Formats: sequence, structure tokens, C-alpha cells
Amino acid sequence: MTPSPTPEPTGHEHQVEEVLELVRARGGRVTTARRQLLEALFEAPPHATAEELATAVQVRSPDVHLSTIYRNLDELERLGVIVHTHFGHGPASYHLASSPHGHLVCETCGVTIEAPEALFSELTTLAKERFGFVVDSRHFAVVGRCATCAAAGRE
Amino acid sequence: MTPSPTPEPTGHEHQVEEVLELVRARGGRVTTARRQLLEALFEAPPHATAEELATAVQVRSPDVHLSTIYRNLDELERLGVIVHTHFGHGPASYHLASSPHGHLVCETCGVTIEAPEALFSELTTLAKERFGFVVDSRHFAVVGRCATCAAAGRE
DNA sequence: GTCGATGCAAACGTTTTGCACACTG
DNA sequence: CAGTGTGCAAAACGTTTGCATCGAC
Repeated sequence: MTPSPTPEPTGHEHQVEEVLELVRARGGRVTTARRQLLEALFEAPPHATAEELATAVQVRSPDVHLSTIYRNLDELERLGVIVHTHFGHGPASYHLASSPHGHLVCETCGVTIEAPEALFSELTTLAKERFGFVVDSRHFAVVGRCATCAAAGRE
Repeated sequence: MTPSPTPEPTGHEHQVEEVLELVRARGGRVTTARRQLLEALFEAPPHATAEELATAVQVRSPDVHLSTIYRNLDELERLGVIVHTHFGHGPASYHLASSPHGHLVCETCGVTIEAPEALFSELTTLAKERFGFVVDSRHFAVVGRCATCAAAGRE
């Protein structure tokens, strides 16, 4: 495990470089922290928190600071690469903007289910028709009780 | 303006007393702070924040502390009297549990629209059918862009 | 060399908690 | 008088910011 600044292949180099190209085009610079955060985002499970991403990055680059993660997450969100969502309480979750979908979050056990667009189509249509409101289906969570907790009658 | 513990009539005494009955039944005690918070909840616009409710209560009882408000809001939520929602960032909003409805929150200007149940019926049904997930329609916010901001093309 | 990005520490806004005292029932 | 509720101060939590330095281009 060499401490080289160029990390081992992870199978996402291509996508990472594509985003870095965007960053460069904006006058941004390609730094180690930025590249590694991107890799963490592609590797990590969806819905990673800033803290989790920081930990993942720090495995290879222990000096990358949490505030750098936040700053880069902001930047990537401005570029439209990622999106963040607030699930009930606790920290926000970040995930890639591709494959838009909403989330069903269990208030009791905290599990989150990725909900296909289809679930929201009616809501999206009605909100537009009745209120002129454009729903951002990638950026919200529907709260309730998952099958397990509902069955157990847990509060 | 007498500093009497019994406040002036507000037109909600009946509902307030009803809830206080619940509190008593649970072994809880009826305090000034508790009664006044309840009145604030019935009088206030829906979606009041803890801070706003504290301010409202403090008009009559300046010594009621914000932490007392939070503790009582928790209690009332446990009793099922109120519900809270997180609209994007910022503080949570509290409102009475009666008249269930979701919210459309504009990411750009922050305006919140009360959405009738009807908008969510399809979502509720599908979530139940496909995932066994019971949506809590009183406790969530759908994020997006309101008509005005969408038209203005504001980000 | 320029200017954007970083590490660090410190501030921020919201909410929670520990404690001694006050009040309800 | 028992035990719940309160005021207060301080901590906790996730996130943002100011600043001096570092590093990409």
C-alpha cells in the first residue's frame, strides 16, 4: 500500500476524470482531495454523509479535513454532479445526481428505500397543475414506517 | 395587563383544556408554560418554529425558556398532538397533528405551500403496494421550485 | 507568480442535557 | 411531600467561515 498521491485503480477513473474536466473548465483546480472525494462518491454506497466520505478519503489521505469535504461537496453540487438530501434529523446525505429517485425513510429504524420515479409521477404532475410547483424528486425524502416497523407496530 | 397565571381568552380554551386533560392522564402536570405553549400553537400560523413559539409565549410570560419550549414540544409530539417537519435547512416547524397534509417547499425562496392529501394519494398507495411502506403524509416536505421562482428561472 | 484550494481553529444556529430549585397535585 | 417541570448554563451536533499557507497551472 504505497502512499502515492495517485490512488489505486477503482474502476471509476473514467467517470472521475470526466467530472474533473468539468471542474477545470470552470477554472477550478484538480487537487488530491478533490479527486479522492470523487472516488469515494463513486465507490461509496449512495446516501453517504459528509463525515463518512471524509473517513473514506482519509484512509488514503489522512490530512484531508472535514471542512474541505464540505467545500468540495458544495462545489460538486453547484456543478450538478451530486445532490444532497436531509433525511429527518442527523446529517445530510450526498449522492450522485445521475439516476434521479426519491427516498422513503423509516422514522423508526432509519432505513432508507430508493424509490423509483414512478412513485412520484402523480405527485409531480398534480403539483405542477394545481400550484405551478416544480417538484425536485431527487432532493427529498418521504417519511413514514417501513414494512418491518409497521408490522411490529413500533412507534 | 395582570400577571395572572390564567391568560386572557383566545377562543381556543376548549381545545387547550382537552390536551391538558391528556397530559394529566399521563401523570403530567399542568404548568403555565405548558398551557401557554398550547395556546400559541392554536393561535400561531401553522409551521411555527420553536423560536417563534417561544417568542409568542414570552409576550405573556417572559421567563419561559427556549429549552422548556423544546421539552414541551417533544412531549406534545409524543402525545400525538403535534408533528414537526424539517423544511430543507433551518429550524424545524411544528404544527397541530389534526388536518393532515404535506408541504411543498420552494428551495429558492423558502415559501411553503400546504398541499392537500389528494396530491399524495397515488404515492401513498404505491409505496404501500410496492414496498409495504406506510407514508406519514403529515410529516414531510416535498422540495422543488414554486411557480414564481420557476418562472424567474432562479437557481 | 497568481489565484484557487487547503488545514486548522473558531464561530455558527439549532437542539439537547445536567443540575439545582420551584411548583403541581 | 413526592416527583414532575423549570430556568439556566453549557454541551452537543452538523455545518460554515476567517485566515495564513500551500500548491496547481
